[in-house]
Amino acid sequence: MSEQPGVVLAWRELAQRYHDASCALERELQERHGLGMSEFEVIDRLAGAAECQLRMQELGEQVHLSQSALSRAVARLERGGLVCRALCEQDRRGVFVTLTEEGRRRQEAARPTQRAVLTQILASG
Amino acid sequence: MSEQPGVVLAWRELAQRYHDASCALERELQERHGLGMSEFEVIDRLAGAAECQLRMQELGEQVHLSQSALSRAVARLERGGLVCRALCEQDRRGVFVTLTEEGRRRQEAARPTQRAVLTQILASG
DNA sequence: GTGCATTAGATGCATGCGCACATAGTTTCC
DNA sequence: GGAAACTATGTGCGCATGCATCTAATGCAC
Repeated sequence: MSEQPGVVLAWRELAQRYHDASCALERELQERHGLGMSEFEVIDRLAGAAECQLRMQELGEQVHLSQSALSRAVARLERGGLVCRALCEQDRRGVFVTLTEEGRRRQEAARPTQRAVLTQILASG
Repeated sequence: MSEQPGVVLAWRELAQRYHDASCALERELQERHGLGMSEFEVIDRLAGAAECQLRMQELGEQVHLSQSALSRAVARLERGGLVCRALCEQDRRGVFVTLTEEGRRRQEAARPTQRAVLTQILASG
């Protein structure tokens, strides 16, 4: 039963805060807007991009998802009509993901929820 | 394309740090010791407990896992011979989880890896 | 004691994830 | 210009997770 060094305590606190916040976010976004955390993060990043459009790869750099998880998250959003995919004509391997009108609405509707949850959880640390 | 308020930026940084650390931990613990992060966390908490023994419920309060995920993590560890389960005689609904000798060895072997990874990742933030 | 609410833990199920691999398009080098 | 290496993305698969639910044991009321 030795003393835990500072780095382990810091890690435990980091993990605690992350879990508190991500669980609260997941729950609230799901209940009030029918969005998972990953899905919201994708449309939130798109909403912050020029013309609400990004390449898959650029999205992948911003979002904490593996390439395959991102591919499926975008597929779910596309099925739901929140984004659409378009081939990139310059590099035909590439895919542009664009927020639809509906996607933009949903993102704007969900954003206050995200901020409220984060403010409440992260402030109480 | 509005400015992100501080709380969102704080959240993104928190998530980034958590992901960096948890991915590195997961990878190193798996490669060098055949342990998942959840599994290591369970045996690490047990190693820090009196007589290396805790009730499932106490374990659940310390570990960031749902009750069902914990139940399965302990089941995996039991199959691997790192912990054993024992009925609690006072309250026969309860289950004591105890670290075995082998479990203790594995935890002690993996602890330096955990600390090294955390030191490296958390320091570089 | 008998019945009912509560608690501890396990399990069926659906889902999202990462890994490895497949596919298609592009660049490089000769 | 053709083969080989590289890049961007999608997909099969196995696994861990959370939710809801199940079972067993305890406690409480009467």
